[in-house]
Amino acid sequence: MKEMTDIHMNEMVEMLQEKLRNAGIKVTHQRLEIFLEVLRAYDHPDADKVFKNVRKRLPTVSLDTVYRTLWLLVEMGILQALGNSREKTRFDVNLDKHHHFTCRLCGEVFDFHNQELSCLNILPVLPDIGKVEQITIEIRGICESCMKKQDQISKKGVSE
Amino acid sequence: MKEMTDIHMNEMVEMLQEKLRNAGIKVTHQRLEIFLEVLRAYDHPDADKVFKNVRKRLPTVSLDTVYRTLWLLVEMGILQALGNSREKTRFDVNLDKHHHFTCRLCGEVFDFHNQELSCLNILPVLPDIGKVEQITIEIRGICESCMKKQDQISKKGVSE
DNA sequence: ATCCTATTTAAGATTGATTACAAATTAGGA
DNA sequence: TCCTAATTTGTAATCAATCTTAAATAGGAT
Repeated sequence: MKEMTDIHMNEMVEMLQEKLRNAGIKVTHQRLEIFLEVLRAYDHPDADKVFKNVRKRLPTVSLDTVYRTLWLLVEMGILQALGNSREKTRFDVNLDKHHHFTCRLCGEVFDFHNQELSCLNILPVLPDIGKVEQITIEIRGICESCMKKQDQISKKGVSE
Repeated sequence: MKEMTDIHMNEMVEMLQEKLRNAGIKVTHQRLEIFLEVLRAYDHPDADKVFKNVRKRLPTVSLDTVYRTLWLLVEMGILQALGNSREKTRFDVNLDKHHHFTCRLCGEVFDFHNQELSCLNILPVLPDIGKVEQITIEIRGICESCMKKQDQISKKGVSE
Protein backbone atom coordinates (compact mmCIF):
# COMPACT_ATOMS: atom_id res chain seq x y z
CA MET A 1 0.00 0.00 0.00
CA LYS A 2 2.45 2.54 1.24
CA GLU A 3 5.48 2.89 -1.03
CA MET A 4 8.56 4.01 0.82
CA THR A 5 11.97 4.17 -0.82
CA ASP A 6 15.16 3.63 1.17
CA ILE A 7 16.05 7.27 0.58
CA HIS A 8 12.73 8.39 1.96
CA MET A 9 13.23 6.12 4.98
CA ASN A 10 16.63 7.63 5.69
CA GLU A 11 15.13 11.10 5.55
CA MET A 12 12.45 10.07 8.01
CA VAL A 13 14.96 8.55 10.42
CA GLU A 14 17.10 11.67 10.25
CA MET A 15 14.02 13.76 10.96
CA LEU A 16 13.35 11.60 14.01
CA GLN A 17 16.92 11.95 15.26
CA GLU A 18 16.67 15.70 14.97
CA LYS A 19 13.37 15.85 16.80
CA LEU A 20 14.69 13.64 19.58
CA ARG A 21 17.81 15.76 20.00
CA ASN A 22 15.79 18.97 19.99
CA ALA A 23 13.61 17.55 22.72
CA GLY A 24 16.62 16.44 24.77
CA ILE A 25 15.71 12.80 24.41
CA LYS A 26 18.46 10.29 23.79
CA VAL A 27 18.82 8.75 20.34
CA THR A 28 19.01 5.02 21.00
CA HIS A 29 19.21 2.38 18.32
CA GLN A 30 16.12 0.79 19.87
CA ARG A 31 14.06 3.92 19.25
CA LEU A 32 15.33 4.17 15.67
CA GLU A 33 14.65 0.53 14.91
CA ILE A 34 11.17 0.68 16.36
CA PHE A 35 10.35 3.74 14.32
CA LEU A 36 11.82 2.11 11.21
CA GLU A 37 9.68 -0.93 11.77
CA VAL A 38 6.46 1.09 11.75
CA LEU A 39 7.70 3.00 8.71
CA ARG A 40 8.48 -0.19 6.86
CA ALA A 41 5.18 -1.87 7.72
CA TYR A 42 2.68 -1.86 4.89
CA ASP A 43 -0.10 -2.36 7.42
CA HIS A 44 -0.71 -0.70 10.78
CA PRO A 45 1.04 -3.01 13.18
CA ASP A 46 0.19 -3.48 16.82
CA ALA A 47 2.85 -3.32 19.51
CA ASP A 48 3.41 -7.05 19.56
CA LYS A 49 4.03 -7.28 15.83
CA VAL A 50 6.50 -4.41 16.02
CA PHE A 51 8.16 -6.19 18.94
CA LYS A 52 8.51 -9.49 17.09
CA ASN A 53 9.94 -7.85 13.97
CA VAL A 54 12.36 -5.59 15.80
CA ARG A 55 13.56 -8.63 17.75
CA LYS A 56 14.84 -10.11 14.48
CA ARG A 57 17.37 -7.32 14.35
CA LEU A 58 17.73 -6.50 18.06
CA PRO A 59 17.26 -9.87 19.76
CA THR A 60 17.30 -8.46 23.27
CA VAL A 61 14.81 -5.64 22.84
CA SER A 62 12.04 -5.79 25.43
CA LEU A 63 8.33 -5.46 24.92
CA ASP A 64 8.33 -2.68 27.47
CA THR A 65 10.71 -0.63 25.37
CA VAL A 66 8.55 -1.12 22.33
CA TYR A 67 5.49 0.15 24.18
CA ARG A 68 7.31 3.07 25.76
CA THR A 69 8.85 4.09 22.45
CA LEU A 70 5.64 3.81 20.46
CA TRP A 71 3.76 6.00 22.92
CA LEU A 72 6.68 8.42 23.06
CA LEU A 73 6.50 8.81 19.29
CA VAL A 74 2.74 9.30 19.53
CA GLU A 75 3.23 12.02 22.11
CA MET A 76 5.72 13.69 19.81
CA GLY A 77 3.21 13.62 16.97
CA ILE A 78 5.37 11.35 14.83
CA LEU A 79 3.08 8.36 15.03
CA GLN A 80 -0.63 8.07 15.63
CA ALA A 81 -2.37 5.41 17.63
CA LEU A 82 -5.50 3.94 16.09
CA GLY A 83 -8.43 3.06 18.28
CA ASN A 84 -8.87 3.76 21.94
CA SER A 85 -8.27 0.33 23.33
CA ARG A 86 -6.76 1.69 26.53
CA GLU A 87 -10.18 2.78 27.71
CA LYS A 88 -12.84 0.48 29.03
CA THR A 89 -15.80 -0.25 26.84
CA ARG A 90 -18.74 2.00 27.60
CA PHE A 91 -22.37 1.29 26.84
CA ASP A 92 -24.96 3.65 25.52
CA VAL A 93 -28.64 3.38 24.64
CA ASN A 94 -28.76 3.22 20.87
CA LEU A 95 -31.05 6.16 20.17
CA ASP A 96 -31.04 8.52 17.22
CA LYS A 97 -27.87 9.56 15.41
CA HIS A 98 -25.60 11.29 17.81
CA HIS A 99 -21.90 11.64 18.34
CA HIS A 100 -19.57 11.49 21.28
CA PHE A 101 -17.16 13.94 22.78
CA THR A 102 -14.67 12.42 25.20
CA CYS A 103 -12.79 14.68 27.60
CA ARG A 104 -9.16 13.61 27.74
CA LEU A 105 -8.79 14.99 31.27
CA CYS A 106 -11.78 13.67 33.20
CA GLY A 107 -12.73 10.88 30.79
CA GLU A 108 -16.38 11.92 30.76
CA VAL A 109 -18.30 11.30 27.52
CA PHE A 110 -20.82 13.87 26.27
CA ASP A 111 -23.38 13.46 23.52
CA PHE A 112 -23.73 16.08 20.85
CA HIS A 113 -25.51 16.50 17.56
CA ASN A 114 -23.95 17.86 14.43
CA GLN A 115 -25.82 18.37 11.20
CA GLU A 116 -22.76 18.01 9.04
CA LEU A 117 -21.57 14.81 10.70
CA SER A 118 -25.00 13.20 10.63
CA CYS A 119 -25.44 13.94 6.94
CA LEU A 120 -22.05 12.60 5.92
CA ASN A 121 -22.27 11.05 2.52
CA ILE A 122 -19.95 8.08 2.55
CA LEU A 123 -20.45 5.75 -0.34
CA PRO A 124 -21.78 2.39 0.79
CA VAL A 125 -18.95 0.87 -1.22
CA LEU A 126 -15.53 2.46 -1.19
CA PRO A 127 -13.85 1.68 -4.51
CA ASP A 128 -10.97 -0.79 -4.19
CA ILE A 129 -11.57 -1.10 -0.46
CA GLY A 130 -14.82 -2.70 0.49
CA LYS A 131 -18.36 -2.43 1.79
CA VAL A 132 -19.05 0.15 4.48
CA GLU A 133 -21.12 -1.06 7.41
CA GLN A 134 -20.46 1.44 10.16
CA ILE A 135 -19.01 4.91 10.54
CA THR A 136 -17.76 5.95 13.94
CA ILE A 137 -16.90 9.53 14.68
CA GLU A 138 -15.27 10.25 18.00
CA ILE A 139 -14.23 13.70 19.05
CA ARG A 140 -11.70 14.18 21.81
CA GLY A 141 -10.72 17.31 23.64
CA ILE A 142 -11.23 19.08 26.94
CA CYS A 143 -14.70 19.55 28.37
CA GLU A 144 -15.98 22.92 29.65
CA SER A 145 -15.77 21.96 33.27
CA CYS A 146 -12.13 20.87 32.96
CA MET A 147 -11.29 24.02 31.02
CA LYS A 148 -12.65 26.14 33.86
CA LYS A 149 -10.58 24.19 36.36
CA GLN A 150 -7.48 24.78 34.25
CA ASP A 151 -8.23 28.50 34.00
CA GLN A 152 -8.52 28.77 37.76
CA ILE A 153 -5.21 26.99 38.26
CA SER A 154 -3.37 29.15 35.74
CA LYS A 155 -4.83 32.36 37.28
CA LYS A 156 -3.71 31.21 40.69
CA GLY A 157 -0.24 30.57 39.32
CA VAL A 158 -0.01 34.09 37.86
CA SER A 159 -1.34 35.92 40.93
CA GLU A 160 1.16 34.28 43.25
CA MET B 1 -27.90 15.40 29.76
CA LYS B 2 -30.36 12.76 28.70
CA GLU B 3 -33.81 13.44 30.07
CA MET B 4 -35.84 10.29 30.50
CA THR B 5 -39.24 10.26 32.12
CA ASP B 6 -40.52 7.25 34.00
CA ILE B 7 -43.16 6.78 31.34
CA HIS B 8 -40.53 6.78 28.64
CA MET B 9 -38.51 4.27 30.64
CA ASN B 10 -41.47 1.94 30.95
CA GLU B 11 -42.00 2.10 27.21
CA MET B 12 -38.38 1.21 26.63
CA VAL B 13 -38.49 -1.72 29.01
CA GLU B 14 -41.65 -3.03 27.36
CA MET B 15 -39.95 -2.71 24.00
CA LEU B 16 -37.07 -4.78 25.34
CA GLN B 17 -39.39 -7.45 26.70
CA GLU B 18 -41.09 -7.74 23.34
CA LYS B 19 -37.80 -8.00 21.48
CA LEU B 20 -36.53 -10.65 23.86
CA ARG B 21 -39.69 -12.68 23.53
CA ASN B 22 -39.64 -12.40 19.74
CA ALA B 23 -36.08 -13.67 19.74
CA GLY B 24 -36.96 -16.55 22.04
CA ILE B 25 -34.74 -15.21 24.80
CA LYS B 26 -35.96 -15.37 28.34
CA VAL B 27 -37.07 -12.18 30.07
CA THR B 28 -35.18 -12.23 33.34
CA HIS B 29 -35.27 -9.47 35.92
CA GLN B 30 -31.48 -9.31 35.68
CA ARG B 31 -31.66 -8.43 32.01
CA LEU B 32 -34.34 -5.83 32.65
CA GLU B 33 -32.46 -4.22 35.54
CA ILE B 34 -29.22 -4.07 33.58
CA PHE B 35 -30.96 -2.42 30.67
CA LEU B 36 -32.73 -0.01 33.02
CA GLU B 37 -29.41 0.93 34.55
CA VAL B 38 -27.93 1.96 31.21
CA LEU B 39 -31.16 3.81 30.40
CA ARG B 40 -31.08 5.66 33.68
CA ALA B 41 -27.41 6.60 33.45
CA TYR B 42 -26.82 10.17 32.39
CA ASP B 43 -23.33 9.18 31.26
CA HIS B 44 -22.17 6.17 29.28
CA PRO B 45 -21.24 3.70 31.97
CA ASP B 46 -18.73 0.90 31.68
CA ALA B 47 -19.61 -2.65 32.67
CA ASP B 48 -18.23 -2.29 36.18
CA LYS B 49 -20.29 0.81 36.93
CA VAL B 50 -23.42 -0.91 35.69
CA PHE B 51 -22.53 -3.90 37.84
CA LYS B 52 -22.08 -1.81 41.01
CA ASN B 53 -25.33 0.06 40.51
CA VAL B 54 -27.41 -2.97 39.63
CA ARG B 55 -26.01 -4.68 42.74
CA LYS B 56 -27.75 -2.05 44.86
CA ARG B 57 -31.07 -3.49 43.70
CA LEU B 58 -30.06 -7.08 42.93
CA PRO B 59 -27.37 -7.81 45.51
CA THR B 60 -26.52 -11.22 44.07
CA VAL B 61 -26.09 -10.26 40.44
CA SER B 62 -22.75 -11.36 39.04
CA LEU B 63 -20.29 -9.40 36.94
CA ASP B 64 -20.41 -12.18 34.41
CA THR B 65 -24.13 -11.71 33.91
CA VAL B 66 -23.65 -7.99 33.45
CA TYR B 67 -21.09 -8.55 30.72
CA ARG B 68 -23.14 -11.22 29.00
CA THR B 69 -26.27 -9.11 29.09
CA LEU B 70 -24.63 -5.93 27.87
CA TRP B 71 -23.14 -7.69 24.86
CA LEU B 72 -26.42 -9.48 24.22
CA LEU B 73 -28.18 -6.12 24.06
CA VAL B 74 -25.49 -4.80 21.74
CA GLU B 75 -25.95 -7.78 19.44
CA MET B 76 -29.68 -7.09 19.43
CA GLY B 77 -29.03 -3.49 18.43
CA ILE B 78 -30.58 -2.12 21.60
CA LEU B 79 -27.35 -0.77 23.04
CA GLN B 80 -24.19 0.35 21.37
CA ALA B 81 -20.69 -0.19 22.66
CA LEU B 82 -18.44 2.85 22.46
CA GLY B 83 -14.84 2.46 21.52
CA ASN B 84 -13.11 -0.60 20.23
CA SER B 85 -11.34 -1.63 23.38
CA ARG B 86 -11.48 -5.27 22.42
CA GLU B 87 -8.98 -4.63 19.66
CA LYS B 88 -5.29 -4.00 20.16
CA THR B 89 -3.90 -0.56 19.59
CA ARG B 90 -2.32 -0.16 16.17
CA PHE B 91 0.32 2.35 15.21
CA ASP B 92 0.60 4.32 12.03
CA VAL B 93 3.05 6.87 10.66
CA ASN B 94 1.34 10.20 11.05
CA LEU B 95 1.39 11.42 7.45
CA ASP B 96 -1.14 13.55 5.64
CA LYS B 97 -4.85 13.47 6.44
CA HIS B 98 -6.18 10.02 5.79
CA HIS B 99 -8.82 7.75 7.22
CA HIS B 100 -9.00 4.12 8.14
CA PHE B 101 -11.19 1.30 7.00
CA THR B 102 -11.10 -1.78 9.23
CA CYS B 103 -12.35 -5.08 7.90
CA ARG B 104 -14.43 -6.83 10.53
CA LEU B 105 -13.59 -10.24 9.10
CA CYS B 106 -9.82 -10.25 8.58
CA GLY B 107 -9.02 -7.30 10.84
CA GLU B 108 -6.87 -5.64 8.20
CA VAL B 109 -6.77 -1.84 8.21
CA PHE B 110 -6.75 0.06 4.92
CA ASP B 111 -6.02 3.73 4.37
CA PHE B 112 -8.29 5.80 2.23
CA HIS B 113 -8.81 9.43 1.36
CA ASN B 114 -12.14 11.18 1.29
CA GLN B 115 -12.61 14.78 0.31
CA GLU B 116 -15.74 15.21 2.37
CA LEU B 117 -14.27 13.71 5.53
CA SER B 118 -11.04 15.67 5.25
CA CYS B 119 -12.89 18.94 4.83
CA LEU B 120 -15.22 18.38 7.76
CA ASN B 121 -15.98 21.63 9.41
CA ILE B 122 -16.21 20.94 13.12
CA LEU B 123 -16.10 24.04 15.26
CA PRO B 124 -12.93 24.14 17.34
CA VAL B 125 -15.19 24.81 20.30
CA LEU B 126 -18.48 22.95 20.64
CA PRO B 127 -20.93 25.16 22.53
CA ASP B 128 -21.68 23.87 26.04
CA ILE B 129 -19.30 20.97 25.56
CA GLY B 130 -15.68 21.91 25.20
CA LYS B 131 -12.62 22.40 23.06
CA VAL B 132 -12.09 20.00 20.18
CA GLU B 133 -8.59 18.63 19.84
CA GLN B 134 -8.98 15.57 17.69
CA ILE B 135 -11.53 14.04 15.37
CA THR B 136 -11.29 10.35 14.68
CA ILE B 137 -13.29 8.77 11.92
CA GLU B 138 -13.20 5.03 11.69
CA ILE B 139 -15.07 3.10 9.06
CA ARG B 140 -15.79 -0.57 9.53
CA GLY B 141 -17.06 -3.10 7.06
CA ILE B 142 -15.88 -5.94 4.86
CA CYS B 143 -12.85 -5.55 2.61
CA GLU B 144 -12.87 -6.53 -1.08
CA SER B 145 -10.75 -9.60 -0.55
CA CYS B 146 -13.05 -10.95 2.16
CA MET B 147 -16.11 -10.18 0.04
CA LYS B 148 -14.67 -12.27 -2.80
CA LYS B 149 -14.03 -15.14 -0.41
CA GLN B 150 -17.62 -14.94 0.79
CA ASP B 151 -18.91 -14.93 -2.80
CA GLN B 152 -16.92 -18.04 -3.63
CA ILE B 153 -18.24 -19.83 -0.58
CA SER B 154 -21.87 -18.96 -1.34
CA LYS B 155 -21.45 -19.98 -5.04
CA LYS B 156 -19.99 -23.27 -3.94
CA GLY B 157 -22.94 -23.79 -1.62
CA VAL B 158 -25.42 -23.21 -4.47
CA SER B 159 -23.68 -25.40 -7.05
CA GLU B 160 -23.55 -28.39 -4.77
C1' DA C 1 -49.06 -26.56 38.52
C1' DT C 2 -45.34 -29.15 36.44
C1' DC C 3 -41.42 -29.90 33.92
C1' DC C 4 -37.66 -28.85 30.88
C1' DT C 5 -34.29 -25.91 29.75
C1' DA C 6 -32.11 -21.48 29.69
C1' DT C 7 -30.04 -18.72 32.80
C1' DT C 8 -27.69 -17.21 36.83
C1' DT C 9 -24.54 -17.64 40.59
C1' DA C 10 -20.14 -18.15 42.89
C1' DA C 11 -15.47 -18.53 43.00
C1' DG C 12 -11.70 -19.23 40.69
C1' DA C 13 -8.76 -19.74 36.68
C1' DT C 14 -7.48 -17.83 32.32
C1' DT C 15 -6.32 -14.86 28.65
C1' DG C 16 -4.17 -11.04 26.40
C1' DA C 17 -2.76 -6.42 26.35
C1' DT C 18 -0.32 -3.27 28.83
C1' DT C 19 2.46 -1.35 32.61
C1' DA C 20 5.60 -1.35 36.77
C1' DC C 21 9.90 -2.33 38.94
C1' DA C 22 14.70 -3.13 40.22
C1' DA C 23 18.95 -4.05 38.29
C1' DA C 24 22.01 -3.61 34.37
C1' DT C 25 23.36 -0.93 30.45
C1' DT C 26 24.34 3.00 27.54
C1' DA C 27 24.13 7.79 25.28
C1' DG C 28 26.26 11.86 25.19
C1' DG C 29 28.23 15.81 27.61
C1' DA C 30 32.40 17.29 30.45
C1' DT D 1 37.89 8.55 28.31
C1' DC D 2 34.85 9.04 32.20
C1' DC D 3 30.67 10.05 34.52
C1' DT D 4 25.91 10.30 35.31
C1' DA D 5 21.32 10.47 34.29
C1' DA D 6 18.45 8.45 31.01
C1' DT D 7 17.25 4.24 29.12
C1' DT D 8 16.73 -0.64 28.59
C1' DT D 9 16.06 -5.32 30.12
C1' DG D 10 13.71 -9.29 32.14
C1' DT D 11 10.46 -10.50 35.02
C1' DA D 12 6.47 -9.88 37.51
C1' DA D 13 2.28 -7.51 38.32
C1' DT D 14 -2.04 -5.40 36.77
C1' DC D 15 -6.33 -4.90 34.64
C1' DA D 16 -10.41 -5.68 31.99
C1' DA D 17 -12.76 -9.23 30.18
C1' DT D 18 -13.90 -14.03 29.48
C1' DC D 19 -14.35 -18.72 30.57
C1' DT D 20 -15.12 -22.89 33.72
C1' DT D 21 -17.61 -25.81 36.58
C1' DA D 22 -21.22 -27.32 39.25
C1' DA D 23 -25.09 -26.23 41.72
C1' DA D 24 -29.18 -23.39 42.27
C1' DT D 25 -32.85 -20.71 40.19
C1' DA D 26 -36.53 -19.29 37.42
C1' DG D 27 -39.01 -18.54 32.53
C1' DG D 28 -42.50 -20.10 30.05
C1' DA D 29 -44.48 -23.82 27.19
C1' DT D 30 -47.63 -27.70 27.81
